[in-house]
Amino acid sequence: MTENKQGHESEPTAALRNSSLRVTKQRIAVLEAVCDHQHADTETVICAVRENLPEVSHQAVYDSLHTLTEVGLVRCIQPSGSVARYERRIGDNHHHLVCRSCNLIVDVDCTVGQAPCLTPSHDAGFVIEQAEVTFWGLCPECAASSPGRLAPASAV
Amino acid sequence: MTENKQGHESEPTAALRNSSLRVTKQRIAVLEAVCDHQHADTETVICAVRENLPEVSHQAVYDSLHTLTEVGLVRCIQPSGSVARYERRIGDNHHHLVCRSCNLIVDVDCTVGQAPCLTPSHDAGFVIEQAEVTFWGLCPECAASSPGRLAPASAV
DNA sequence: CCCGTTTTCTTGAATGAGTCAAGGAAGCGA
DNA sequence: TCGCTTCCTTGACTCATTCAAGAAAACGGG
Repeated sequence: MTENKQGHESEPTAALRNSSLRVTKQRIAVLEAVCDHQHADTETVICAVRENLPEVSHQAVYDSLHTLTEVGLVRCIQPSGSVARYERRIGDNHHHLVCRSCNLIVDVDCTVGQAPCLTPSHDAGFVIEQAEVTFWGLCPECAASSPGRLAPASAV
Repeated sequence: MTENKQGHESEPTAALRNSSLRVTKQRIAVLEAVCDHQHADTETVICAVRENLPEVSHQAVYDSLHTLTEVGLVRCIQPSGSVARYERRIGDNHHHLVCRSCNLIVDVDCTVGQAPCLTPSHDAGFVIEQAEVTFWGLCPECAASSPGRLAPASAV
């Protein structure tokens, strides 16, 4: 098992407790899976969790991911055309590079200063809470294998 | 009918022709529906199209939207947790305000200068093609009806 | 340390946006 | 008008995600 039983609690356990969530092996495994697989979709998380806990139901993973997202222990991102993906890096307002060809997702730090695009030219009266920036393009490998063109097939 | 038969072609017809697409009444109706319903989802587009063309199949609308998106006559956006939505305003790199409570979407112009967030601090070797910025928050009405709090229920 | 309450997990079925595929209809250049 | 090509209709299907009911586990109080 990946659990830490040496006196002090493992990081996931502490994180769950700090968020007033019950500590279950399923949730610990989900947290660890998200840590180990940056930007993993639910399918990937389920498989990763089952390496340690073969019996988990997909529903438990869905539930855990929702709960963890709600309390802010993981973050859910869903670039257009993609299923839900989860990441553990939270608290900072970082953004994402998404490859149009292979769907690779990479983190990037905030662009300009600290909260770059957090001030739209006019906010239409909205109370703005968060700015989410997604950069679309081609990752190094895909760019290399399709020289000259940006989008190899179609993509928008 | 909304079609223009007075000598020169209607705008949608011309747009289709300019994009080397066959001019069909279904595509014209889809283009007009997207114009008339900013940020409409596919369901809404289908209903709008059927007001003029009661017999259109949902598939024709899906196909048209895909084709129109491919040639750049409409743009498809998919904020997290939302189904695909389409808009006619294209060519400028404008962004969106999305209300977490009622899902209202409003356009905003580019924030800083012309291409605000188009330069991530490090691009991880990506060839960047487009930056997509989504501002999450509460629209004026929802903000008014839930004073003090930003997100009424849960949200991320 | 055990019990009871509450939350969470398992199981299995259902939902719904979007896609696939085959044949008929319409657009459009000759 | 003809014929080729593209597009539309019909209907079945996929698959991520959700719903629901009952069993199991967590954990605070006794």
